[in-house]
Amino acid sequence: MPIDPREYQLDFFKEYGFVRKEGKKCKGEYFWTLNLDFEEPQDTPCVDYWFDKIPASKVLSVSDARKEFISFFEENGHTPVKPRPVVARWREDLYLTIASIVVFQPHVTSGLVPPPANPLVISQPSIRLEDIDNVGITIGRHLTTFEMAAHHAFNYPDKQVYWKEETVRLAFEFFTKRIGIPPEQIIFKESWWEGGGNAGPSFEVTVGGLELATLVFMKYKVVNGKYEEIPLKIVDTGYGVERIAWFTQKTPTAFQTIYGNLLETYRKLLGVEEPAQSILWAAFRAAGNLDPEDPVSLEAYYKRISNDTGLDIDNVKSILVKEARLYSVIDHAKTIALMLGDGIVPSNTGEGYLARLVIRRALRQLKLLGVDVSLAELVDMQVEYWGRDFPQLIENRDYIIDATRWEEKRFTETISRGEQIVKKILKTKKAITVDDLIQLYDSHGLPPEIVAELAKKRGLIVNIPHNFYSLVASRHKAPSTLKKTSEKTRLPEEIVQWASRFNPTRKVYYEDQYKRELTAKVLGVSGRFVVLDKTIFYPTGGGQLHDTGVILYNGVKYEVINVEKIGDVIVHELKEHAPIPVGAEVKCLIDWERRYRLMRHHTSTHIILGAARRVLGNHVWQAGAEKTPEKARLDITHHKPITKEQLREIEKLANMVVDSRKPIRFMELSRSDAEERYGFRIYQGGVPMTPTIRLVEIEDWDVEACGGTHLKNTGEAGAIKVISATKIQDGVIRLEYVAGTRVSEVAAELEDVIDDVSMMIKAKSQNIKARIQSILNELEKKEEALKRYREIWVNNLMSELKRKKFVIAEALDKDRRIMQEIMKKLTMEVEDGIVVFYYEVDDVNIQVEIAAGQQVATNIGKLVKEILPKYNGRGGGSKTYASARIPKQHLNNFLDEIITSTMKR
RNA sequence: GGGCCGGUAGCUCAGCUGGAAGAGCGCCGCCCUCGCACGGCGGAGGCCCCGGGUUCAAAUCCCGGCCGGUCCA
Repeated sequence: MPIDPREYQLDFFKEYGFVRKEGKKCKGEYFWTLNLDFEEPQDTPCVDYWFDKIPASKVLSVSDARKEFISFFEENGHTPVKPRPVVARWREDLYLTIASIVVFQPHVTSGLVPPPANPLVISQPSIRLEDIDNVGITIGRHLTTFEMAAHHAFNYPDKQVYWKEETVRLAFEFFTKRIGIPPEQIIFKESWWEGGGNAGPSFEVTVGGLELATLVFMKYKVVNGKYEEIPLKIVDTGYGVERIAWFTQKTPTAFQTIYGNLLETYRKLLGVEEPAQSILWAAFRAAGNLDPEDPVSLEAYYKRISNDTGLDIDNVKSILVKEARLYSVIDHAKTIALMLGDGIVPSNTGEGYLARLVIRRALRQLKLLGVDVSLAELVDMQVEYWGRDFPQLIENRDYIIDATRWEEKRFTETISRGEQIVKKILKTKKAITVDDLIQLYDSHGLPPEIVAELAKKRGLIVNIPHNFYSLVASRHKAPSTLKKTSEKTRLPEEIVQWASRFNPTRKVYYEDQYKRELTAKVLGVSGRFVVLDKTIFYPTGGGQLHDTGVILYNGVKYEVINVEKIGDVIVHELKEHAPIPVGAEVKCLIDWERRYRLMRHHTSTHIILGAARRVLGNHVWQAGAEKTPEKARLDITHHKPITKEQLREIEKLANMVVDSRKPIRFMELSRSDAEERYGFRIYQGGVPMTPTIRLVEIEDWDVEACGGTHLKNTGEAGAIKVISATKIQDGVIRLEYVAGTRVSEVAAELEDVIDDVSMMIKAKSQNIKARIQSILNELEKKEEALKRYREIWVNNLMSELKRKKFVIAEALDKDRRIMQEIMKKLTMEVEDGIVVFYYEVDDVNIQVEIAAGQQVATNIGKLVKEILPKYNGRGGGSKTYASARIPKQHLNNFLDEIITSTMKR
């Protein structure tokens, strides 16, 4: 889009005397400044970092910087809003919270839901993993986790809050008055922002080479590459809290600012010696120009530091590589703490995989530093360090440590498995190729640097191509667009079209969840599909199956076999075409037994989830659920296998909740109220895109946004029995359970199995264990006996073989394996003997197995191959062993020929 | 969800261009020793993940499934 320069001309700039300039080196970059001497927009790589020379009025920690920001905007009419988790559970198209605006997408930004306050201020911990490989080497330009502080204003057509003028003024005042940056050092660089389908002009606020904030004015929607103005215009700002702190502290790297003493603790533990300040400052100066993915740029970076410090380049490299490893470990450790603290379970899919990725990168760095330090311990220090800022870390400390330790264990196993494979490769080959490296990483999770280490121990140098990870990527297909599971209707397209024309159906199944009969008016009929003005039939949704029943018209029963929801319209699918006129009154009856079982199973699911969370931890989330009349299942996130004891404990707690007869309440709350009161925990089954949310609360136990039908009281569940727990995927465990009368049925089924077994083994059910043991003992005895008989048979064959040098016998056993073993035994002893076993395979053919001792001169396989055509058979073999299949009538002649031609010698 | 790798003795694995199931560790017995460790000799232990197919013949090749690992989004 050609940007209209007028977008950036503000009264504010005129008022203060800002002038617009174009970069001299950085052509096409326009910026606003009070300083006529500036030739560039004061942004890397247009200029080096030099913000260490620019004063600030105070020295701030990360925590202080956040507080300054929030209090400044609060004083300027903004309402502080609590940050959200770093895992974006309310988004279907994102795993992690990558910016503050993510918090309000898509429900607020689409205009569906009002913001929690307007204008508002927030400091949102965010995680971005795109540049994970650059963390450390750029001394703080790249971080996997950072806090994005922001003030947002949402401008509706009928309610304008503020737009560009006020935004830029607020930013300017914050930086000058609150942080004390001299006004003439502040640059507003013109820019354009696009993301998540939206776009708009923006200003980057840069000072001394450092970008401190971006002020975005979201006013377009991108549709098929075209920009359409949107009615809701949003001020979307982003201030780097860590960068503001870094700016005020003037440390050579951001890591000293962010982590303070913790960095020194890590340094000692990881055995990374502190480099001379001069090296770090030289790096500071050069870092803005560095593109770590470009080997030329990287080389130039080290060269420049080498020139500036007078140290030789190899020395510089080895110091800074170690230093970068230290920084990336400390950065990753914080990210791990935050991810796990917000309940991500490491796994091989989704956000779980991202957590594992960060953990593995950290472990890899530790391994390359050659230190034996527990990552869990390092992560625990982050919990301690950041616990005041992020209380969820303290609250979930046990899980954070345990999950990290578990991943550590798995990585160690992966490495030692990999070690075996490397050994194996080196046994047959003298070198490890790039293909090997890719294979080792892609299939076995073995990072190339670690392979190089292992090879080095065996005196082998392995070259890792600098584009290694893009080579790996090229082995994978283009990424498909991320989409978390969404509910789909299974009705034909024309019915969906038809149904969406009706007014919303009144949902009587919510008004009275126990109502079994209803008289309703027919609004429309299309083939077997019926829409009513109101209904008691629950449509499939929220993991709960639809109701069945009948619709009565004129004394005729029409069976309802399926119920679906199209928007707010409920469609009833009948078994057969029904000649019901529009406007007719019909009577609805639901299959109550089915419905009641579904309700019991649904409520039990909420009870079980609450129990699992109490037994296992807060990281337990619903990863899927299904309720049928027969049973319910709930997939929960958990990092390791559930023990039998834990399972029993979950069941016990669940039944305690049943016995304590807890009331179940329903509430229709606004989204903001619901989130404020109960947190994001309510979104277990997904996030409804509605301004208000229906909550189901089991008193003091569980609250969830849920559209299902539930019991009035947990006591009605009767009893809950967990019937299985299986790992369905890394990090996800499937629990299956039954409630109420189904418990008795399941018990009866188990009883039937036991009864059947008792019958079969002729024992009373209480004796089956002892009886099975005795059967097993008996079987063992029989096997021994059989073995002895077989020995006798073999001995007879042996003496015959010794006498005649050949033996022909019908195989006692059709088990090829056993026959071959016997033949082997015989011919090992009588080395010049021939053994032939045969057995029938069908009405026509006979299978012949022939074994010859070592001393038999004839190549048995060849012989068989040669003479077989004569007998119309097929077969072959090796020098001492052959098999063949021939028609029965030829058996004798065939055997005669074998014996005579081998005995000739 | 997709790609790749794997599943063989109690454990770690070899065998995988189809022709008579192996090694090391562990286990049992014997010898050596006052005893233990070491060493020596002997032995037990296998639904080669499951199901189909091809073949005279499958651990091995083909198809399908289950389980585990791993990378990617």
